[in-house]
Amino acid sequence: MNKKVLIVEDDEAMTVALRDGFEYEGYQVLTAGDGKVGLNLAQEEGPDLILLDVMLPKMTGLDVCRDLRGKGVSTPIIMLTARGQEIDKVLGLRLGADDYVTKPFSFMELLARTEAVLRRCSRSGPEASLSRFDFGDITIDFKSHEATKEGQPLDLSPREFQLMEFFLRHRGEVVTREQLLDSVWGYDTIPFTRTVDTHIAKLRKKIESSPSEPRFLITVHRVGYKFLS
Amino acid sequence: MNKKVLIVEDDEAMTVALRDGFEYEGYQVLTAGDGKVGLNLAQEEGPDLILLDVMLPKMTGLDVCRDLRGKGVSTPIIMLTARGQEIDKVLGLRLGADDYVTKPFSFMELLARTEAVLRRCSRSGPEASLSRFDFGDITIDFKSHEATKEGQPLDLSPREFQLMEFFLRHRGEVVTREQLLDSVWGYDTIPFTRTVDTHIAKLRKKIESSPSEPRFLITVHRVGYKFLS
DNA sequence: CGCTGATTTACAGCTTGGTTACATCTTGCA
DNA sequence: TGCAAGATGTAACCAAGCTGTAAATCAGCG
Repeated sequence: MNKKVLIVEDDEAMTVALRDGFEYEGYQVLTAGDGKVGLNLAQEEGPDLILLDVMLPKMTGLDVCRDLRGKGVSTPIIMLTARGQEIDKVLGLRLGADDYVTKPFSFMELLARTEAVLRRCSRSGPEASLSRFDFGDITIDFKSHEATKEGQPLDLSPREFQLMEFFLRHRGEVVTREQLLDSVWGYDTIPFTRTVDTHIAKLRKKIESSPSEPRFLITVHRVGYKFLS
Repeated sequence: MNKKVLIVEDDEAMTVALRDGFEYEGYQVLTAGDGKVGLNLAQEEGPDLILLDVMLPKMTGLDVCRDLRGKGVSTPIIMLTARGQEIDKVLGLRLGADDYVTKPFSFMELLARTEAVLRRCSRSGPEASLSRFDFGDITIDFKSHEATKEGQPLDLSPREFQLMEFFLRHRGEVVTREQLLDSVWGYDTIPFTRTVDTHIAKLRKKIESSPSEPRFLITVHRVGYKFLS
């Protein structure tokens, strides 16, 4: 499977050059033109690597970086800084970047660093990417977006896949509705919504043998839900 | 001030290599050759980071890890596992490790992870979250909101978890009802309420073997309560 | 339009935890 | 030592607020 790279950069020419280069090297490329889009893509697409320009519209690369790390996203990040930009290397690295490259740079240099970073991070860490997961008589494949129960196809909607993925990443621990709205839905703050509960109910109907006495998706009253496998 | 690293590893050659590497990087290094010594050093020396081999004489790394977390020690831990060792990543992480590295690894990789973990943990501040705590025959896991007494499930309500967390953070010291109302309940000022007392009574019924002669949740007449472990 | 999936609404339980009420215990003092 | 006042222990009650869920509404898409 090809590695997925997310490029967050507002300079069109640079973006095109990077995209061409990485695609030529066999990477799958995603791009974002500003910090906010970048932040969302980084969370939704789960790239293997993020190239992050420091100066960006809407939200600087440093902010994006800090935000991602704050949300527990540990995707490796390489920062792109313009020469002379008064960015303290240490600051960037302290915010959670894995490496940085100063413009102008040769593509080969960037590629070398990319591969070094990927190699360094490749031994699956705590947030290893989830491609498939089995529990009970259920199998969920996140790459092909297919699921089965007792060998029979199980129809899960996109949102249900996202929910399951989040729960599986945090299996065993309680997650609040807020966390879910934030991470799965991307809502910053929503005062009151029953959306989460409704989806939990639907998921239970699909994955639990006895939805009213769930074995996997457990309610923790006044706190949230947890997934037990 | 230099960061202090505790290396718990029984392979001499590995220990020496790691010590040299970390000292070269400016860390202060402590070493232990078996699990028991490691456990003691971890508590007495208060290192900033612990590198813990999984296979150790006397006590496995997993046990050391669980023990430390159970005692409320939240020092970041990186586990070192041999390739092919049938250690469930999830198990290790659930026991409280922050990351793990599979042998053989390059020193640069370990260093990168070390710094990543230190970075991640330094953010969470001095009031690092308490994820699990053991006392007597009770285990309380705040992440999963689960508790056991003598291995049997113990049903604690959300408020009871909050109370326990506060007491555990302040174990050994007397806390007043006001402090509790303020911190746990969020009430600014409430003139007179028996709420705290009621909850203490309920907690005692659940965690004390003899609720009328409490061993953990002690009344300090006219002052408040204290938790002893 | 009609379809599918997502979200909101509405309402029927259910759980929790603050209050009350009364029993006990502590403490300070005569 | 005995007593009174105040502090604490504890059981029971029930309102407030959560949660489960079906049904209605909404949004996107070909």
